[in-house]
Amino acid sequence: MVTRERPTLEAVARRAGVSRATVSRVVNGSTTVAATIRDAVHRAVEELGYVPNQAARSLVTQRTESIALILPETASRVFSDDLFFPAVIRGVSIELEAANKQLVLMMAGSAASHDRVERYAMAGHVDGVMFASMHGADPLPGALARLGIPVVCSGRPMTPAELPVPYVDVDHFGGVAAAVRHLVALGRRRIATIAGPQDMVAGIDRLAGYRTTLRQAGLAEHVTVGDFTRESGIQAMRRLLSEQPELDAVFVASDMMAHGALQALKESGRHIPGDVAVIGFDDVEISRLSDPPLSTVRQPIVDMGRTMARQVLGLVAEEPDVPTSVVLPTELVVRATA
Amino acid sequence: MVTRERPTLEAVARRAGVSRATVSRVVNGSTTVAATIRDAVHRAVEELGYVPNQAARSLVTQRTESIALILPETASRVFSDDLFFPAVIRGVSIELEAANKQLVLMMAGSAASHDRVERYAMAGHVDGVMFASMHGADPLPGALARLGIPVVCSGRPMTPAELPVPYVDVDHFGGVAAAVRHLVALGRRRIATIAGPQDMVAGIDRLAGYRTTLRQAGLAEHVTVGDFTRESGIQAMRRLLSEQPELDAVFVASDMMAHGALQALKESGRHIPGDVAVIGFDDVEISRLSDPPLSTVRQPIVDMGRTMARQVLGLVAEEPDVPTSVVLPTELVVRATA
DNA sequence: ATGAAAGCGCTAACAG
DNA sequence: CTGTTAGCGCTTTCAT
Repeated sequence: MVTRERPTLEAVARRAGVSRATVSRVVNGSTTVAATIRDAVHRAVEELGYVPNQAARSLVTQRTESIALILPETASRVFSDDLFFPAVIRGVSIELEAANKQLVLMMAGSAASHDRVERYAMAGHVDGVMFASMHGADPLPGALARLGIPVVCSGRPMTPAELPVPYVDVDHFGGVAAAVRHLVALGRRRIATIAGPQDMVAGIDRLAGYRTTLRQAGLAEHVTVGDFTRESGIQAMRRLLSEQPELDAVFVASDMMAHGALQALKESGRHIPGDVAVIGFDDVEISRLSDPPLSTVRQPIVDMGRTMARQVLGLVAEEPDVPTSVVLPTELVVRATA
Repeated sequence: MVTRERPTLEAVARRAGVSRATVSRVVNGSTTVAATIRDAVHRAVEELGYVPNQAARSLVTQRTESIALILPETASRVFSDDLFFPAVIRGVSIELEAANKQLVLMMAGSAASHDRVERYAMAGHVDGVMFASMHGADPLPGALARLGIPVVCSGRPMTPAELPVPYVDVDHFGGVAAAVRHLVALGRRRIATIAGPQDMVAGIDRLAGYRTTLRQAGLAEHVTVGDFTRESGIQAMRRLLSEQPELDAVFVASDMMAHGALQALKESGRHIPGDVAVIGFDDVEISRLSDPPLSTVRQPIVDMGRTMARQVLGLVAEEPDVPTSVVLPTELVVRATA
């Protein structure tokens, strides 16, 4: 592969018979250039097939025109049949596209990749960074923010708020409360839950919502924990079933897990929702395709992505009044399982 | 957001009491540096929180250590419930991760984003480029190759082979032939097809496979065309049903379309596979989850991604014997629909 | 083994 | 309106 010499500004300038500065002005669309010269430059650019070298440009402008979305997960997890990530990415893409910024997607599921991503962001490869699906108290967002890089998280960060990072999240608590109250109103009394991973805010907040609401209703809680995957939902449901065979409802902290739970319930011969009512959380496609269609708590995932993107873009552009954090509403969607 | 000054090599050098050159050597792991000096430099780096500026580095090394995957589709399409793209991305990620390169994912579904992506790649933002899901005779791969940028396509490019771009593809023809022969062996005689988009090699080749095999069997063909989405599968199946109500089998060029076709068939009261046998293509998750589980032609999508990634990495590293193009096998998977 | 110096290709004052 | 000039932060000969 012969790395053919790329023409430089210098070459274009010579060809057009002007200075480098003038070529730079034309290329960057300055209006203060005479039409004839501008045309000459354009012609030279065309003839030479000139494309500006981004490294050189970034070196002086301190801008890269691209924004990173960091997902601290393995690629296999991000691109499984769980449509949570895709929805976030879609939302982000829509906004970045409109702003004409390049999205740089980075998976950081391993320690090695986490380091690489860190260096990448710190090296000034991108103008801003978004995080989604954070686990535990990841120090990276704070570290980047301290470096002066605009950072926004999807999901309230669990870091001690020494340096608060703006975030966008949804009303986990409210959504879960609505779901559990719905089950109670249905007359269910032995309501278990399959909680999400307790190193993630979404997992923690949804479990808190379940506990609080159940306590208010004067009912006993029954908790088991999964990791948001379908497989963990199957396992968790089996566990629940063996520990408390007479349960009559289960709130599952994600639709993927709920899908697994449905399967485990059917295997055990339970009728849904006759014997056991089920409500999930997310409202991703699978919940409509499942059999029967899953009742769930809808969260506006695409909007989370969009909002997050708008926030970083605002920070990058140093707009004065970018909202630091926003919490989007959730909504109970009743289908066939509860 | 105060863009705190980032320490430079210069700063580190001053602090460690050495020259910039020495710091550079240490940072880049040169072995020809005295241990005491090396330690002093490392300490200074640590204390200042120094991170090399990638733009400056790229400017001189002409390397960015990142590789792009370009998908000429909208983000909504890439991140729908069609798991084709995710599988490719997964494969690519695995290899890039192992090679410690950064993956830059770029969607180019609109003319504007296509342009942006082109400039991005041409500007030397990445060391190599992969394409997946190409439509028509996109000039971009050839253009980049001509610039000396290593390029690999997933799917045989439709460009006139003036400058042949290496590619990885699967044996569409063989897979379809197996599927159609299977239908014939089952005794089906009125075998229709829902073909893929005819601006894509996968669409064209699969249709060719259907036509040839049917002709060999002495049967009449019946073709309608979709665009690989579920919705188009529904529409196409309805069309087929109204044009030839007595059809007894249909080969569908993608599982997503087959899933839609299944739905349309059920709506029309057809029994599957009793009245109509169905075979799809891809073997993505949905084909196992559909009701009944779909017979399909399996293509090794993740392997395509991996292979493609290995090819670019080889080209970037200027390894002498990188295979220019490879065709992976496909395999008929018989489940419940045929 | 280390330092000095010369750029990589571009933008942005500043003059003119 | 255009050209001159001075770097941006780094790597890399070439001396020492």
